[in-house]
Amino acid sequence: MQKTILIIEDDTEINDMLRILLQQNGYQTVSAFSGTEGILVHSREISLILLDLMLPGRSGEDIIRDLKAKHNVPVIVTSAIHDVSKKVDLFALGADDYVTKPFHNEELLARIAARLRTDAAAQTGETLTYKDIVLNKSDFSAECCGKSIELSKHEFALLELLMKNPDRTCTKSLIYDTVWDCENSADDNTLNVHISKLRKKLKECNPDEEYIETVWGIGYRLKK
Amino acid sequence: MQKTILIIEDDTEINDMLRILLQQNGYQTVSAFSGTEGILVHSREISLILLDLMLPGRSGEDIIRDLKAKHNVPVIVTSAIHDVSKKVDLFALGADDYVTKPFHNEELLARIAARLRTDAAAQTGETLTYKDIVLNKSDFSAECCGKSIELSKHEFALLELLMKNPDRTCTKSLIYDTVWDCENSADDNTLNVHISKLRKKLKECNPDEEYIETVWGIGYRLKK
DNA sequence: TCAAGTCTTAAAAAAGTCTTAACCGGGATT
DNA sequence: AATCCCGGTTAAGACTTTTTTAAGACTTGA
Repeated sequence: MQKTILIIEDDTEINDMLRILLQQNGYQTVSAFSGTEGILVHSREISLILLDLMLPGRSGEDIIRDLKAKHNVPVIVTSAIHDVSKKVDLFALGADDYVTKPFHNEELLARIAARLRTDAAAQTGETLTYKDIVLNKSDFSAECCGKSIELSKHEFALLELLMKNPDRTCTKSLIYDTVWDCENSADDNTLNVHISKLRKKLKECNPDEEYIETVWGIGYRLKK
Repeated sequence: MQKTILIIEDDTEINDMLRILLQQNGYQTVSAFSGTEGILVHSREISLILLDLMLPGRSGEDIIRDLKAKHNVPVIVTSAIHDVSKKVDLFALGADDYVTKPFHNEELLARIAARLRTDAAAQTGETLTYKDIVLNKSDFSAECCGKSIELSKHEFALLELLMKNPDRTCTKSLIYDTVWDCENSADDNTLNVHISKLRKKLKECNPDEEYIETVWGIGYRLKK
């Protein structure tokens, strides 16, 4: 689900910059340019507020107090003020983070993500995707073409290994090592069988696509 | 209730300084001086972790990954490194805040308080709901379809854990860790039995609904 | 083209995991 | 002391996964 961030910032340029930055990174945004506007916005649909301190109309402190009194939306304050006692005051009022200007975009994004990280799977890269397959490591589920597919533990580990290494061939010994946690006797057919089952399940889901490629005498890899 | 903060910091002087600072400000503390020690501490009673990056033994990154994989305890990283990409990496791994050394004590305290506040807010959400089940953490009562159900301590903790993580599979080891506070012996059937009892009670209340799903070889999760 | 080696797949066999009921013991309650 | 409740253990049976087997197909290289 897309998260919406409310930007409260009177400087048009910075507001624009932030809006574009956030939108490029998959957030929806709502812009406000003064404190009074800001407080009007119904924070029910807002996941996070980015609040500039230097506002005409109302002080940032006032706004924080109000926001926090009514709703529990996370607030990240941005400000050019380095003064420690100012920061401390704002934290005491309920600010959740404080980023001093000028800031690096990446750091701001990271701090935003850290605050929003409730739905861990979506944000922290706990999902792997390849073509139309989505692996979700947090709940051991897998999807293909939107349909969910049931994978056993080994099948999941096998597909995960392949998807973690989309550009290389996974040798049989690497696979045994990773999935089975041991070297394997030479004439073991186990891996072949598991690959076969995995292919079958994927094919049931999407008959038109070939996902796993055999590398003769070596191992397997994902098809480009 | 007094909160306990785990300080992971190899420099004895800084560790001492932090310990005294935190104790003076009403926190209990536990000190660890290396990564390996740090990870041993049972984070059940720990409200927050202050993690220094430069540790002998294990890298801070490793520790964060481990901690966040198992428990959802907030982690504030302290480090002399100003590098933005480093910060970004750590946030991505699950760090909740990042304070560069040297820092002002007041700011550190403010950030700790901010973290604990949001955590407390999330916890004192008091009730958890899932489908027609309502768990009331303040008095350990549970309801299903309006009817109240009697749960034992472990059953409650079990259901609470599942309901806190509605989108992920709780692995058996996570469950033993959280509900029983220990790693389990390999061939222990205890969890299975408790799940069975819990299902039975829920079924008595609402025969038409399946709540808990088995993830073969992994653990359990709530049905979507 | 042929032979040797490798891979695929279905199906049978084996191993492992889960569910449930029943039982047992200890601590709390009566 | 008798009873109840909780937590844990055991055990049987059901169910799922994994491995083995085996037959046939494919690839490779001489």
